[in-house]
Amino acid sequence: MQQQTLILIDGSSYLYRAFHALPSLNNSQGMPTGAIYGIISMLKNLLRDYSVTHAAVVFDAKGKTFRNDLYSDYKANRPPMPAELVEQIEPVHQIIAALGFPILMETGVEADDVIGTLATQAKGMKSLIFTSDKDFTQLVNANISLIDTMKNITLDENGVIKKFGIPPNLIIDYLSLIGDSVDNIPGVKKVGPKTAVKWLQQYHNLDSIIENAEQIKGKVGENLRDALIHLPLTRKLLTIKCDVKLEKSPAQLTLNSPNNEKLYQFYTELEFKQWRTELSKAHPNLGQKEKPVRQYEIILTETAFNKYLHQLKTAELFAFDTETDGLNYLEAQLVGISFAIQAEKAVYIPLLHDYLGVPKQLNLDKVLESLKPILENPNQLKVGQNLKFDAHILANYGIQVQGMAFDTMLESYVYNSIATRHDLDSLALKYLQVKTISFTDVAGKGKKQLTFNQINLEQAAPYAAEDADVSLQLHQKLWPQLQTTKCREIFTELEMPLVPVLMRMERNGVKVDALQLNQHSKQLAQRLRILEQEIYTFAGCEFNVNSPKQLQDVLFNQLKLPVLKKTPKKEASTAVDVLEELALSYPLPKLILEYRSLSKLKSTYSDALPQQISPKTGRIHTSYQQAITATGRLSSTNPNLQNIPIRTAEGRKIRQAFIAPAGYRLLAADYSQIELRIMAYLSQDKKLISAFILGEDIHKTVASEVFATPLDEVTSEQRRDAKAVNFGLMYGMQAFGLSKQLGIKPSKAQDYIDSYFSRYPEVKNYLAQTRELAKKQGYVETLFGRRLYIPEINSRNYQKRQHSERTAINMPLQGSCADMLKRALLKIDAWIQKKSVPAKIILQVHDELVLEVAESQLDQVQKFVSEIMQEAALPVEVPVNIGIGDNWEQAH
DNA sequence: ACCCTCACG
DNA sequence: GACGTACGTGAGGGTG
Repeated sequence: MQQQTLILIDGSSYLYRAFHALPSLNNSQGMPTGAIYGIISMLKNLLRDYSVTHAAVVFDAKGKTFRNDLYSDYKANRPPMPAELVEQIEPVHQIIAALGFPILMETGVEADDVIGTLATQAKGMKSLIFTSDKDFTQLVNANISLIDTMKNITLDENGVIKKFGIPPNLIIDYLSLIGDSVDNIPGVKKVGPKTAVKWLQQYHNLDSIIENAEQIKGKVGENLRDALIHLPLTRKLLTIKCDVKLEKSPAQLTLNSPNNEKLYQFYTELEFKQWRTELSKAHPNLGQKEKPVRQYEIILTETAFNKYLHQLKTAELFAFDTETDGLNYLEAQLVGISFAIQAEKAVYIPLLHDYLGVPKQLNLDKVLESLKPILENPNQLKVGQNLKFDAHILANYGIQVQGMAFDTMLESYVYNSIATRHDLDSLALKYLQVKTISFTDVAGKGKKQLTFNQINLEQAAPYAAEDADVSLQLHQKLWPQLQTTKCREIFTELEMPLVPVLMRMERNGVKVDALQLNQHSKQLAQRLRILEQEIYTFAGCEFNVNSPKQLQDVLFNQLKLPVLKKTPKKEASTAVDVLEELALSYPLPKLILEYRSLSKLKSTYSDALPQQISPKTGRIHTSYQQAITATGRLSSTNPNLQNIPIRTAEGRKIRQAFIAPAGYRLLAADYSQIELRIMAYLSQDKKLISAFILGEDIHKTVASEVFATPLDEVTSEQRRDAKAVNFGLMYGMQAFGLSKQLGIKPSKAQDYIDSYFSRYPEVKNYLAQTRELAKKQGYVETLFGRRLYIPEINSRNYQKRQHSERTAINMPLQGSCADMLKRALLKIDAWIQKKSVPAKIILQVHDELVLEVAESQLDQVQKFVSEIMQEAALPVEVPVNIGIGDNWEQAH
């Protein structure tokens, strides 16, 4: 019979090494997972490489050990375990147990002693000790070897002699002479490995060295004699105790079979995706948790429909999803609709599939007529994925959906805005471990993509029914996760009520003067042609000015201009700041800049916007994305109406094309210096707050402070610089960035920043505290409790950590502002609806709202909007600027 | 599909 | 000593 092997793993030493040696990992919830990954990875390899029968993973238990009793300063200079590592200990234990390893922790002794005891007790077995701690070398004998997996070294008796120059039985003596500074154990001063071995070879052991201490010459001899008092204690401390009373004998330390269910759960939670995939390949049933068979039904007959209608009427909560022939919410036609009242059960009601050979479907108008009272019943709660879209579609058919209570996209977004994208397929995979049928699976992709009406019912129904079903299941999974007060408030009081408001804004759209834009486009085209010729002249060749690559060749290869900045791909950059600097010494860059900016205006705005005018309404209808940004802001797409030009005269011509219809005017209301005011509030900086209360020009005031200049002597350059400091701070900018921005030396930029912080010390404190808080809890919050997880805040990668710190500083400012705007939107919309005010909210641009207001009601609306916006910003006090005009530019 | 650039707050 | 250096977005054009 082959001799059995006992495998003993020094868990604590591996945990520390994994923690320090590996790059920091976090899951999307911000939980550190690097050490867990490291140690589990080692154990998995061990299982793969050895046929393990008997094993134990040994950890140090909490609290003091007998060594502390022997020597009170034992390990006295060890720093406490980092919090990031502490967090990982409990999961490590559980996963190791799930892998099947017995875990041992003995109070009063160290892991070393437990391992030593087991290894010596294991008579008739070979022992392999997995460790990286050289102290274990003392245990090595014919039956005990050490393995350091990280360095891939095995140490047996001969190995010890080879490595240390002495046999294992002298290792304790050897270590005693050297001492251990990490554990605060004194040896003999100035004695290292070389001297220790020399003495041991000469005198054979420590006792004999002690006996002959008088003979040893020189300073080390003196040191040895000084050490004589403590050497016995040192030896005792370094000796691994091999007679610990343990509950289990080596023979009882059999490996258990792995608990794959638990492992699967852990891998999912910790986001060790590869291991999870591995596991589910080997055990296909894992994570599926004996799912009930899905029951999806296609409803084609009136009998079936009536039967389902009856169920739907009495449902307090159900999920639904519309299928359409397109994504344009104003143009798209309803093709079918699906419902789910309980998980795993859903129906699809096809209505307008029109491929050849489609079965007879129910009449769309009749079906909608029956569904209307249900969909419009505010007491029947609706669940859905991106309900705004479905509500738009149904609104096209005269149904005003009420009771939209749970949008799963928003549940996921509020729960964790950055853990995943918030589309249904991603959510199902992340939160339900379900791979859904994707739209491209049934419709194909690219040019040959079908619209939903062309898709076979056999394929369409499972897809559509699944969407309703999965959305319902997601709600059941996510809603319980949202029950912390603040999260639930953000969700139920802010995000969900906002859905119909945004929907109305989108449907309102904005009137745009296409003719004006077309004319502008023609003017731009003409100027671009002229500029192009000038550029060719200076360049000495013709090329596509819009191609950064070609431009780069012209500027830096042909004309040999200096390369001032590289792109992330290490190419020579031709970005604005570079060209601006080059323009100081060369004529061409200035022309390029002008060309670029005009070309941008033409292609992105003058040409593109008129094409986006809806033939149905004659207006432009953007889409507000509610679950995109990390911070809580909205974003705007198709087209983006949040980046309409304003900074240049030529750009403002685009804004002038955003107009009010006859009898109406545009009212633009924006918060004044909102983010700085939020920072003043959050930091409670007295000077900053008082400057705002006194209504001072904040940049000028800061300039006066930073440059120690009387307020009325502040120059416009000083004000500009102070403005850059103000904004830079909110983004966590450093001296380097500020110096670039202002074209000054970094040392000077540092002076500005230092001066700012000395004048506004509470701001400095606040910024530092925010960083600390983020590091401690792994997330930051807005004033209203919206949360952003920052998983890389404790990364050992400097850049990632720095970036995370900047995010941590910026999010509470940007996000609080976003919350305020959302609060204002809700209140203004509620008022307009309730009082049937002849006004429409048409745009939201981060700190600004634009309304279209009947001329007769301007005064009233202006007053109300201003009041509401101020109220919505509380506890931060912030003035609201309001402008009125025939076009958006004028309203500013 | 990705990069670069640039429009906005 | 090297590396990077200001947050959050969306869109258009070029390139492979």
